[in-house]
Amino acid sequence: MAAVRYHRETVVARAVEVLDRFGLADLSMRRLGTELGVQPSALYHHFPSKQALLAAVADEILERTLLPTAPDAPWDEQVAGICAWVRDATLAYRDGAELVATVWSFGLGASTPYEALVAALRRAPGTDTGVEQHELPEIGARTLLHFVFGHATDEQTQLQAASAGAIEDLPRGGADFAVGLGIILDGLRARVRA
Amino acid sequence: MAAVRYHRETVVARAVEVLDRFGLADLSMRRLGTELGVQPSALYHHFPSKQALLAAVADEILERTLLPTAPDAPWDEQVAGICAWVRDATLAYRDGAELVATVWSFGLGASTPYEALVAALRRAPGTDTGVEQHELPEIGARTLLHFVFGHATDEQTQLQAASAGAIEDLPRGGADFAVGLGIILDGLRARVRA
DNA sequence: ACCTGAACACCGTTCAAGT
DNA sequence: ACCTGAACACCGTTCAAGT
Repeated sequence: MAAVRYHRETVVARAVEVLDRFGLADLSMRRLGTELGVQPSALYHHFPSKQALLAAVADEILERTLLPTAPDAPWDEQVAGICAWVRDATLAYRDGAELVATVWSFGLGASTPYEALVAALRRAPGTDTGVEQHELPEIGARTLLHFVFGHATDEQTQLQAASAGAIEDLPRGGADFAVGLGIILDGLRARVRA
Repeated sequence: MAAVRYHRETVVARAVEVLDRFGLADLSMRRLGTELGVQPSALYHHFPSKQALLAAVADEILERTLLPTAPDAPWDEQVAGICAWVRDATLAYRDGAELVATVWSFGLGASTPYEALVAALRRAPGTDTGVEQHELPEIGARTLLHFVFGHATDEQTQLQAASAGAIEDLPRGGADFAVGLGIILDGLRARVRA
């Protein structure tokens, strides 16, 4: 057989395609190998494990949607902007939210959202002084990400159930998202004021 | 071979044992069958699918920890109590948080936490009147559950990494949990007052 | 550097047949 | 009602060997 040679970037791009067309459950090493016309074992030349491959796919998905920077905006607007970016980026690909959340939870890659949120929250008044508030940026960032990933995953699940014809009413996810995010932002503002 | 006969309850109880001792990844139909001295196909007499089995296990885990009832307490204390209950119940078994969160996300079983939170939030002033606040109990309940499940899953992951010797410092999860929950509760109180 | 081929140790699920 | 036995169509990963 003619040996087809790829490099890492090409494999990741193809994995994103497989994910978007067939979903996370079908993104297996064997399936991706078949899609590339290559033995599954060949993928282990590019990635040490499936987890590492998934981490690269998650990072690629996040990089493909630009994080709008607003360096002079108030901290809470920055936080809202980052959360909207994470939502948009993960909703742009099938099972994107679940994938990025999973990768973040096992601690490889997908750390840009967390770091961006911590940086924005550090700009809130009072978070650098005082003992009680000392870890507020980190705890706040995790609380926000749990919400964003959870909400986006739910939304994507419902969207797919709807497109499979199982459910009639389509989710109006944007409004829900704004309300939930607003609740957490109100709580953060109250903590910062204190 | 002598045919060993079980009924549903026994199978679920054994599944909880396997989960707690070997983790969610090792809770397979084949493994559970072996543990019961039975062919994997025998389990399909009791459950239509693995998802259904997992749903039963999730419900069992929630039932084994009692939800403390406080009918006369203020709504926000009730909410905090329910969240603490979900955290305690899911942390009591290995990978409990991830399992219950997963079952909840695919819409079978594990709905008691959601319903209890919605009921408590409906008791907050102003949530039954007005158009804007109309869905606040539902959105609030989902926001809280995304946080509780996300936080508990993280905590359980870190606990296992620590016990596997990978990480030195142990998480002081309780304090983090209280802060994150406090942020969301502050936000909910602010929305209710408005 | 990149890939093959074969193997190892697994999965969930179905279904005819047994008691 | 509960279970066996066999099969189907899959998994992730390793490793010697090829070019």
